[in-house]
Amino acid sequence: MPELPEVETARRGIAPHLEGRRIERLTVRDRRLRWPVPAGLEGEVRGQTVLAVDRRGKYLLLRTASGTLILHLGMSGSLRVVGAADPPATHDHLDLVVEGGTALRLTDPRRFGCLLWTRGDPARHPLIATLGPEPFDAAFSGEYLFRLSRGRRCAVKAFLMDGHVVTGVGNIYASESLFLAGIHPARAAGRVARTRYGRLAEAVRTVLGEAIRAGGTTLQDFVGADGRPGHFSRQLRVYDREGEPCGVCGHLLRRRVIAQRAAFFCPRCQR
DNA sequence: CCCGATTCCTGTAGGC
DNA sequence: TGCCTACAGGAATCGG
Repeated sequence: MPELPEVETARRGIAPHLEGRRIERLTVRDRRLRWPVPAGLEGEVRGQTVLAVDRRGKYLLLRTASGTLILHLGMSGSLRVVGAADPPATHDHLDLVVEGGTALRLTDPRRFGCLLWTRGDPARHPLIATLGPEPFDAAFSGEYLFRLSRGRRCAVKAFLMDGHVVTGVGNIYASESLFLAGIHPARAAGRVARTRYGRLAEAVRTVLGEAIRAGGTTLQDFVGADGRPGHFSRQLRVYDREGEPCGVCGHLLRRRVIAQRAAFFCPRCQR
C-alpha cells in the first residue's frame, strides 16, 4: 500500500545512505517486475554516484550524472538498507550496492513495482510527464480540481485516485480525505461544488501530512517496514472500519466497492 | 476523450 | 490440519 506518505518516508530513510555514494554494482535477481528491469542496466549504473534521491508522486528518482533510476514500489514493494553481504530472502529482487558495504534492497512479493532508467530529464519520462501536480504544490487547489472535474461522470473517489489528476493519493487516503471533506465517494466528480473541492484539497493535504508525520515516528525503522497499515491504521478515521461508529456522528461506517476499489465512508457525514 | 473492466502477482484470511 | 477461494492494492491498458 505504499502511497505518497510511505514513499516519502522511504525516501527520507534511504537518502542519507545513498546520496554522495558511488554505486559499486546493481544485482538483479529477478527482472520480472511490472516492466522488466532493462537489460544492461547493471552496466549503466556501475560507477555512477547517487547525486540525489527525489520523489515524484509515488516514484522515487535516484539521480546520477548520466541518468536517473526510476523506482516504484507498486503495491507490495518495500526498501531496506542492508549489509551488502546479507543473504537475500525470497522476493528480494534487487540490490543496489553502494560504497561502504551497504545496499539498497527491494523486496516486492507481487512484483508490481518497477526499476527503470532514463538518460534524459526524468520529468519527461512517459510515466512521469503525465502525472498530475503534487498534493503539496500550489498548483493543487480546489479551483484546479473543480475545473478539471467539470463534465466528468466518474466517482469523485476514482477521480481523486487518478494519478493524472493528483499524485500520491491511493485507496486508503482517498477514503480518508473524502471523509474529512464530507463528500460521498460515489458522487460524480463533475457534480461536486467548487467550495467542496476547496475542502477536499485541504483534506488531502491534512491527511497526507498527518501520515507523513506518523511515518516519521512509527516507521522510523521503516527499512524493516512491510508496507501494511500497521501502526498507521490506528489513526485512520474510516479505512477498514466498516461497522464501527463514525468518530464525528456515531453512525455506522459503511464499505462499498466503487470503481473496483473498496471505499469506506460515513453515510451521514458524507453526501 | 471518457470510463469501466481487466490485468499483472502472491500472501493472507476465512470458510468448509 | 489443510485445501480452496476471495481479496487486497497501483496503475497501465484494453474495449466500448
